Amino acid sequence: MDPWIGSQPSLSLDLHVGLPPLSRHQAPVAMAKPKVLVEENFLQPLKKEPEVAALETELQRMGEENRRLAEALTAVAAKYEALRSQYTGMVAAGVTNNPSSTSEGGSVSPSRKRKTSESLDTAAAPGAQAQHPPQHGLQNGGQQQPGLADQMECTSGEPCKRIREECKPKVSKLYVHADPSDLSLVVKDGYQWRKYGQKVTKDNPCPRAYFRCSFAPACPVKKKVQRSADDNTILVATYEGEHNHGQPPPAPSSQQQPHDAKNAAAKPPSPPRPAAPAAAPQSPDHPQQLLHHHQQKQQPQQDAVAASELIRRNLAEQMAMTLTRDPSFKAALVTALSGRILELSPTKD
DNA sequence: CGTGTTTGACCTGCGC
DNA sequence: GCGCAGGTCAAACACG
Ligand SMILES: [Zn+2]
Repeated sequence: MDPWIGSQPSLSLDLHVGLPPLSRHQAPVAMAKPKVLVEENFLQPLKKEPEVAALETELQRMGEENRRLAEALTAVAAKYEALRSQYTGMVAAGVTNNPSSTSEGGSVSPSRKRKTSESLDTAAAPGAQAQHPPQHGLQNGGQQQPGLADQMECTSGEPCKRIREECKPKVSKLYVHADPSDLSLVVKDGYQWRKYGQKVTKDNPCPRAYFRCSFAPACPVKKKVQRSADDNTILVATYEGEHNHGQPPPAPSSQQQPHDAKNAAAKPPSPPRPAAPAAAPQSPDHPQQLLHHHQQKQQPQQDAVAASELIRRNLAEQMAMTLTRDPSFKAALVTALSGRILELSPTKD
């Protein structure tokens, strides 16, 4: 997971400084050049004059300095890694502590629907915290800085009533080709979804269906499905959040939705509500309609890759900054550079 | 009887 | 403050 942690920083260092490396990858390359150069100088000039000796000493010193820096950097990297894993662990622990996220917790007031204050309290606090951390830990790592920061602030002191925006970790869109004849708004993606609402939006005559992942009780993932206003044959599924469980039924046969038969059978023949699309007459185990797959955030894998790249950059920058600030590093750098310059510039006979 | 869908009401954010 | 629009809830209903 964090192999890059060691290589990345050194990489940027190499690029900018031409310093000796600590990482196993770049090390050979970066080190090889200067070293070869130096050694040539040593081997070829047969006469070891005092100047040469001085240079040699200097070089040795530089080497040591470099080594020291390398060790320091390694230490920093290790530290970072430790902290990171620590953070991940904490996050995970927090999740497991209140697995009963969502608004199910507590007394369901018999009085009609939600009472703002109550549901707000119960739902906002545990729900919000339980949702995101896991994702950051597992895939994100730190992609969503703002969310992370806000969370920290919230947990530390702020009431943090509504972290709406921050609460939307991942939003991805899925375009599914569907026959316009079937009015279903069901997108087969391997998960179990429970419909909890439907709404007619303004800019689209077709209603929008709201689904919630029902595979895992605490899964925060929601999905909106709406037929494209432009192309009736296209369903636009918008996913929010990430599943806190694996892909449920990889089983090719009788995929999921044990109750699916009812939908498929009941709707098409004589729908009581011609205007209301509702459930899916689609074949349950044949997502053959899945055609396009545009996503803003992409699938977990690509997502993770993108995230890790981002992290790499950040880390590299941090490392570089840290080193840049270090006076001893600067001194070493100057020494190294001047040494190189001296080495190269002298008129070779 | 348990589970999932339907659907009107309610909540909330946003623009005016 | 008001109205609108999107999002959510939960009672009622349907189905196996
Ligand atoms: Zn899920």
